[in-house]
Amino acid sequence: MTDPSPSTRDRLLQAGLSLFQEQGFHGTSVAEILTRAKAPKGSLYHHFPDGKSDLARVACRMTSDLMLNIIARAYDPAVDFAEGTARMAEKFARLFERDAHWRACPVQTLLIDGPLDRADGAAMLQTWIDATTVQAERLGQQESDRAARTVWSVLIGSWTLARAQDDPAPLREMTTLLNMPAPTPKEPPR
Amino acid sequence: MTDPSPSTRDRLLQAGLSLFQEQGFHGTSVAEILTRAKAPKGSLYHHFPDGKSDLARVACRMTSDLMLNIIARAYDPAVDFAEGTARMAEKFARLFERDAHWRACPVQTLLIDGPLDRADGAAMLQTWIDATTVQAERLGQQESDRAARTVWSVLIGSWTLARAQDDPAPLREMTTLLNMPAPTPKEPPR
DNA sequence: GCATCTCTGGACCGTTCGGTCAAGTCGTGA
DNA sequence: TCACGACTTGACCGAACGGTCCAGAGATGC
Repeated sequence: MTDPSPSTRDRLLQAGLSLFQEQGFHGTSVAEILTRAKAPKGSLYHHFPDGKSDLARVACRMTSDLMLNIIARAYDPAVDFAEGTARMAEKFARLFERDAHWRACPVQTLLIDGPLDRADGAAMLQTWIDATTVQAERLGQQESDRAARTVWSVLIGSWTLARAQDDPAPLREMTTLLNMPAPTPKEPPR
Repeated sequence: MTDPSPSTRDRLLQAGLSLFQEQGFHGTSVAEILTRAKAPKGSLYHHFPDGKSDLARVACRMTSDLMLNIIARAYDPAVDFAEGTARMAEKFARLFERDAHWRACPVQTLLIDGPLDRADGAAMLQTWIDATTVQAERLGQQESDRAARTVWSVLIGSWTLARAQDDPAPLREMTTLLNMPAPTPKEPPR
């Protein structure tokens, strides 16, 4: 559990995750995963008895946890919802820049081509929206639910554009795009 | 060309298009396409010599033409950019409701899992953004380019959310979301 | 030393895949 | 009536697929 070098299981997960995001679930073969992970076939079916879809399910859960983590780290130190959202957009932009593998938005991978059925993928996305709603409420955002859905709508769209253009700019533009109908407007009304 | 009943070629295109949008390119087998189109294998390879990817490329072009058509029909009669955008959102919401097949946003199908490489998919998307930019300019929208990109960003995100929730509401909410920094505000100044 | 258990390694399997092909049908013009 | 081109039909193919299986390596406890 506390391995110094990444275990075979971890390498498989990492390889699968990146390939699914690059090529989609059905577009990725087991052989490709094994090659990238430098692992033999038997190991995959030892750690993930149900094979490719099993591995993909675990990878989805990891992604979801990462998302929830990002949400928390973005909004926790913020003083209002707009600031937290800006932080989150920046985090995603960095993520996009850092990892060549981090290409497709996980939401899309899940929903279009994933091993989960549509309902499961949708439920996972809803988890993220809910976490964002809670933060919006905490920070005194009006219509917290709608605000959270808006953030994710724009985030997903911006990510797609970023991927298409191979440039994180759309993610950074999110902040100016969302001149939110916020209770704490940027230009003080008084 | 002016067939009364849909030709085999048309049936193949229609079947392929809907399946690709439902399941992605790699998630759809040739056999499925043939079953839905009620066509034998040879016909497919007669009309589309390069097979599945050939059919998918033609289907992509069809989709792109449809998009450009929708953009034109939405913005042409509009008096300002915001009105045209609202029209377009409504058109997409209707499209989403009408066809059970129209599930995945074509952009995503193209970019994630398509037969086109990323650059080609991106170029197609850029075509739509450009067409929207032209309309924005025509309608006196400030920062027409950024406005057009914003519209598509939000449109793609809303579509994804709509698909996840199996409900066109997010597409309809676009209008309120985009309280655009518009030169022609929504409440008529006169 | 030995039994045991976890994990690795890769040969092997049946199925399904995308694609080919030759035979056949049909409509049309000479 | 016949020849011809456009299109249909489904049997067939090799390759690649996801998955199974078991022999063995390596660590651990006794």
